[in-house]
Amino acid sequence: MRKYWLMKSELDVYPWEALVSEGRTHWDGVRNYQARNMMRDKMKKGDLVLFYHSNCKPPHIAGIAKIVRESYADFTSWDVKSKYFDPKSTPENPRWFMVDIEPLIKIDNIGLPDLRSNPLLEGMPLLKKGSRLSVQPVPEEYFSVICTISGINNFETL
DNA sequence: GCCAACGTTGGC
DNA sequence: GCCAACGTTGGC
Repeated sequence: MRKYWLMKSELDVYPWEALVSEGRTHWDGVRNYQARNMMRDKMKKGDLVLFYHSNCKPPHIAGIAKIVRESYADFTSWDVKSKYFDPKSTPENPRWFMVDIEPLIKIDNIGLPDLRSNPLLEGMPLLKKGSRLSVQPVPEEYFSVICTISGINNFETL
């Protein structure tokens, strides 16, 4: 069964447009164990991802991406020059993992206020108080609602 | 294994 | 820039 996710990216660090122009990217830099575990253990090829822009006004969903490679070691974690360097992670014993994604479709930006004001999205993890995870699951019912808002009527075929 | 201090995220 | 809500660290 295909699953659905939401991944946050700061608008001025790595926007949707960068993903589109590169055609594919590896999702490096996740340094939270909960987020890591979901990427490492749960994300499967073909799963769909809501690409979310954080740290902007308003924060918003900008597109839908697809998982094209399952979990492998995040090599930035043992790169001393990387800002994601973690001395406890080595190639022999990696602590952090990443996946590859490809852009699928741009969706018309859906702002956080729009998400909050939609009663159909009540209970969505992103909207819960104190939700900070940069990688989080999106139950299918919510994914479906967001597709409908975006004019995508048959998201099953994406 | 507890918990205080500290650091980070991210909306506002 | 503020600060709530976390998560992590490290002394004990």
